Amino acid sequence: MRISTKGRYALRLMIDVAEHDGGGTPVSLKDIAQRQDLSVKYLEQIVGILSKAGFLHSVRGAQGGYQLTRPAEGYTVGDILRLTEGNLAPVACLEGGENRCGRSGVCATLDFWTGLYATINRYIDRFTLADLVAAEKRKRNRPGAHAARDC
Amino acid sequence: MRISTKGRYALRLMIDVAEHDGGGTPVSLKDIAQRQDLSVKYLEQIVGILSKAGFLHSVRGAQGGYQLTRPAEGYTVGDILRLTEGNLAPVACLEGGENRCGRSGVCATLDFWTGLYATINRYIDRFTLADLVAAEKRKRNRPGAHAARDC
DNA sequence: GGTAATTCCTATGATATAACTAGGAAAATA
DNA sequence: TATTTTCCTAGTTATATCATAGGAATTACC
Repeated sequence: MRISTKGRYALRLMIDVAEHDGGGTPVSLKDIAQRQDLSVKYLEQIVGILSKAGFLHSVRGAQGGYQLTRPAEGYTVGDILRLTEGNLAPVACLEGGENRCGRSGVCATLDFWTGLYATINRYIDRFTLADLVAAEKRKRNRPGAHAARDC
Repeated sequence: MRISTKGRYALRLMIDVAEHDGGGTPVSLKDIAQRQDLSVKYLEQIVGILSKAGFLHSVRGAQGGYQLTRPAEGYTVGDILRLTEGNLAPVACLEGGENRCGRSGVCATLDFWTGLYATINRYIDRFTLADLVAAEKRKRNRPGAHAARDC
């Protein structure tokens, strides 16, 4: 029951882009990697998912990088997590498709899992990228603050 | 972000014991495994966790098996899942102990994860084993019902 | 008392997933 | 043309999941 590094790093990456894309110049992975203490190579994979899905606009070549395609309020945390984590269903049979449980009509726990899934989605969609950026700024402005790396 | 078979099978196992422990005779793993279509050997490991934690009382020897130690209303689903899944914290830094993030005072996403964790725990503690047993019975009594195996 | 049934304990293996690393092509800038 | 950067995909390593396996200990029943 863990969010993987993909989802966690994606969130940090998006926050970083949102914070540093002020003047309209794209934010490079090199800079993000440095600030977040993550490898460029791993971030490349994650950012690929985000830009393919239209969450980020990429600028190739020297001085290139990434920019948000919408204002930070336009992304819920759920959007980002569902995209990068694949699916947040706590059990496979909720995913639909091939994993759908054929006998779901009689499964004693199905309703319970369905409710858990809905509860999680409802929670993560209550927060937007802008909320996280605001939290970042609020916390950073406290005396003695250092960047957090683990979450 | 998945509940493992340990947690899911533990729930099914507990439901099975709750349903078949009517006359005070213990329910054997062999019977449970047959009804749930799971291997005795794998269930042994799961039931070991449950009985070591005092969730089940075990009776050794021939005609032995397992019994609930409290009425089904006395177990929340959260109790069972937290025990068997280890920890439902969506990120490691929420666990406390060694995984605690030393710089949590400035982590932009920590509050978000904390809230998610709390939301999940609140949900899974709203249901008891008795609720699941009731759901099982309700669904089984519908015409054309078969036992569900995947959840 | 012997035998079968059952729990208990621990080791082993197989498979999948997570978490990266690596190499190089393509594009744009200066 | 050299440098910076994104883009693409393959490979590697570590860890966790999902079991299977073997055998010892315990008890009921005949």
